[in-house]
Formats: sequence, C-alpha cells, structure tokens
Amino acid sequence: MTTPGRGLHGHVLETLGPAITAGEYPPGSVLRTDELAQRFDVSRSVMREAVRVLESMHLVESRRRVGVTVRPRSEWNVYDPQVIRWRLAGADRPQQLRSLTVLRSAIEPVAARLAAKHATADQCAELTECALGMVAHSKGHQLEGYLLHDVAFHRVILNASGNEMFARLGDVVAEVLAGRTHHDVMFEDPDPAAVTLHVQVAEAVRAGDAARAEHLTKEITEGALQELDILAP
Amino acid sequence: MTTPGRGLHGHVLETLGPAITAGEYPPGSVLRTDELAQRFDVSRSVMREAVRVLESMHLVESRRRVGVTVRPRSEWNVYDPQVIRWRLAGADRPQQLRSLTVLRSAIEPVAARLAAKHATADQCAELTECALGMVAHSKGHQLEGYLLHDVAFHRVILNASGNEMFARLGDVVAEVLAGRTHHDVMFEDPDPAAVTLHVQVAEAVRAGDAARAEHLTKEITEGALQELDILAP
DNA sequence: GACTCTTGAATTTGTCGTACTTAATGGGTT
DNA sequence: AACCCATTAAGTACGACAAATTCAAGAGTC
Repeated sequence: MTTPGRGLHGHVLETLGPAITAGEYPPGSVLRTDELAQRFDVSRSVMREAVRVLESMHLVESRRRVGVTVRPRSEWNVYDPQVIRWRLAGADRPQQLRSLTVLRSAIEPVAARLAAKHATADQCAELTECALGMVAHSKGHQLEGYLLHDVAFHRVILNASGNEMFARLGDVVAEVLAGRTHHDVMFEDPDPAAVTLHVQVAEAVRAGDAARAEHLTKEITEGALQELDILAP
Repeated sequence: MTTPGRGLHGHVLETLGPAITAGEYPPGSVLRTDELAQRFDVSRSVMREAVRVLESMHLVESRRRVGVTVRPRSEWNVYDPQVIRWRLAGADRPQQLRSLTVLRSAIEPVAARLAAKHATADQCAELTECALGMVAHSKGHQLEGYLLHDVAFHRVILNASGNEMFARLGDVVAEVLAGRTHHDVMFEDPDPAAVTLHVQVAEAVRAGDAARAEHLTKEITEGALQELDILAP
C-alpha cells in the first residue's frame, strides 16, 4: 500500500513529508535547502526536487533570500493521497480519520444514488458478490477477509457513480476502513446490521432504486460516524 | 486567482500541465526530459523539477531507460487545485464543471448541517452579511457584485463546518460559481428563488437548525445541477 | 534626537552546464 | 530458450554564476 519512495528524492520526501505534516516544523518555520541537503546527505539538486514536490502540495513555500517556509495547515492540499497517507501515519491520525469519515458520510450516499442510475450489469454483479463475501466473512473473526470485501464494495459504488471525483476517493475510503479494522474500533465481528445494509444497498442498486440506495448508504456512513462518536448528521 | 507560474519551472508547468490534462499527450505517450528541456529552452535541472511536480500530481510517471510516460486520467490527482484549474481552462471544461457541481451537491448540504452546529457568532454575522449582499446585487445586472457575495457565502459555510476537507473546497466552489457567471448560463439576473434560499440558509445556521440548513442548501445545489441538465439526486 | 529614505552588502534560492552512475530494455550470441 | 552485453534515458553530484530580497548602516531632514 505504501509507496516505497523511489530514488533518493523519494526517500527524502518520505522523511520530510511526515515530519512537516506531523507539525514537527510549525507553520512559519524556515528551512534552508543546503542545510537539508547536508542533513539528508544528498545533493542540492535532489533536495530541490523534493522541495518542489512539497511546494506543489502547498506544504511549504520557497522564497529567495528567505528559505523554505512551512505553510499553515489550512493551506495544505489535504486531498493529496500522499499527504493523507503521511497524516494518517502521524500524530493527528484520529483527527484525520474523523475528517475523512465525515467526508465519506457526505460523498457515499450521493455516489450510491448515482450508482443506482449508472451501474452496469457487471458492476451490479460485482457489488452483490462483494456483499455476499462480507456475509461469508462476518462471523468467526475473519476480519481481514471481511475488510477486503468491504473495501471492494465501496470502491465499486464510487466507480459506478460515474463521477471521477467520487471514484478517486476509493483509496481514501479504503484507508479509513483499513484504519478502523486494524487500529481502532473493531475487535470482534462486524455489526450484523451493517452487513445487512450492504446487501440491501447492492439490491437497491441492482433494482435501480436511487432513493433507497442513497438512504441505506446514509445509514451505513452514519454508523461509521457513531463509531467515532461524531454527532450523526 | 491564477498562479502566475513563478520562475522558469513554473512557466514550464503552466504550459505542460494544461497540455497533458487537455489530452494533447494521450495516456501512454512518452516524453523525454532532454527533448522537453530543449523545446522549452530551459536547463535539464529546471525540466526535471517540473517533471517531479507533474509526477506528484500523478499526471506522469518517470522511469529509467523509458522516459516520462503520461498516466491514464483515472490516476490523476483530480483534487489538486492546479489540476482543476488546468482542466477548467481546457477542452473538457464542461465535463469538469459537471463533476465539480455534483461534488458540490454532495458536500455543501452536509457542510451546512455542520455549520449550523459549529458556526461562531462572527461567522453567522458574516453569513447574513453575504446573503444581504446577494439580495442587494440581485437586480439590474450586477452580476459581478452578486458573484462576489455568493462565493463568500459558500466559503463561510464550508469554513464554519469545522471540517478541514470541506474548507479546502472553497476554491473549487468559487471556481464553479465564477465559471457559471462568466461563461455559461447566467446572462440575466440570478434566480430570485435562489437568492431567497441563501437568506434562509443564513437564518437557519444562525438559529442552529441543522436539518433545515441542510435541506435548504440541498435545494440550492439541486438548482445548480438542473442548470447543467444533470438529473437531480 | 528621532525619523525616513537611500544605498549597498550579505544571503539564499534560481538557473545552468557537465560529468558520471544506474537501471532497464532490446538485440545478439551461445 | 537462456544468457550476456551494448545502448539509452533517467538519476545523481558538483561547481559556478545570476537574481532577488532582506537587513543594516549611513545620509539627510524635520
């Protein structure tokens, strides 16, 4: 899942990026390219390329005679998958999971509604397959198998919505679901009600019942919100 | 609003980025760094930095002995503000506006709901101020003034939601609203019903009526969808 | 004496060119 | 078919100079 930092420039990013997003360098902090190059034992060229990437993520700003200044969090490109990964690996992982779960609660119901209208026969078949897979792994501590089908299910929904912006959130949803399974809430079998809801969503999409697909998905995401003690919208 | 491409590296990006997102180089196309450097009359270092940025946006992939290959659209970081800007300036502007408007229709109602719960007194005041500004500019072809307050209104909502992911969509919403005013649909005064809805949203948020704020905002975004002939969710 | 404006030096990024290294590809040989 | 090697384009390093902006010192004025 993690990108193994191709090349020296990638290695530098995999160290500097998490450090910055973790708040190790507070907003306004000034870094110097030469010093960083020395610290990481790379050439200035490599460090400059790394800084350029951080700049394109709006994590830092590079100005002459000043150096590389860290920008405030409010300006970061928080939708950049790499930034999301770094933040999920760092100190504000809980905060990040909350933000993303709220995002899910807004996106997925609408995506399900659109999926009910646009899904192909193949996608419908895949959807029911995933739902059945979830049922099959819902008892007896088969969390990994369950997660696999759960992630696949939500990916299909997002893709079937026909909206590219929704489709690109597949990785985010996967990360949130994986995070929940591996670190946080789930120690036992998943909630049977949630499993049922997924099956019903698959049915609704297959039947082309947009309103029902949206409503059921909303119930799923509200469940996710409650798990994190977020007031249900 | 537009970033003026700071430095040579920025200038290269402002040319190459739009070209790639416009599909001028179809997925799988291979570019060579040296050739590009020659074409843009910059050093290889500068071109390499530009390529690194394009790579961080998942627009291209750089591999040894092969070159810089253009990735398929499905892998692009479509939430990157720069990518959004490039695509809005290019050929698939209509498609992009549709995607973003659908995204709005998912996000903004939930954001309004959260804003009703989290908005500070200052934010409530600003919100009513924006709504009143919209009313004041709703007659007599004052489209620019209307747009200004409209954008500000939606920014306040997104910020007041307290969710950083929502807040970062302020620029996107601004771009969509501006696009609608300047290029596409609006030649006359804005729909009076829409103006009224904004005023009512401001009231609902002030009153802390989350459900009402959500519902009213949903009506606003559904109106935006209908303007683009998208089936209302 | 306090203040402002100008000037210039110091500093850090920006750009360039070159040389060398590394890895993947494709073809030729065994 | 398996292996080896030459080719190729990116990856890395280093050194030099250009450009811009900050900061302070100094001149001039009120």
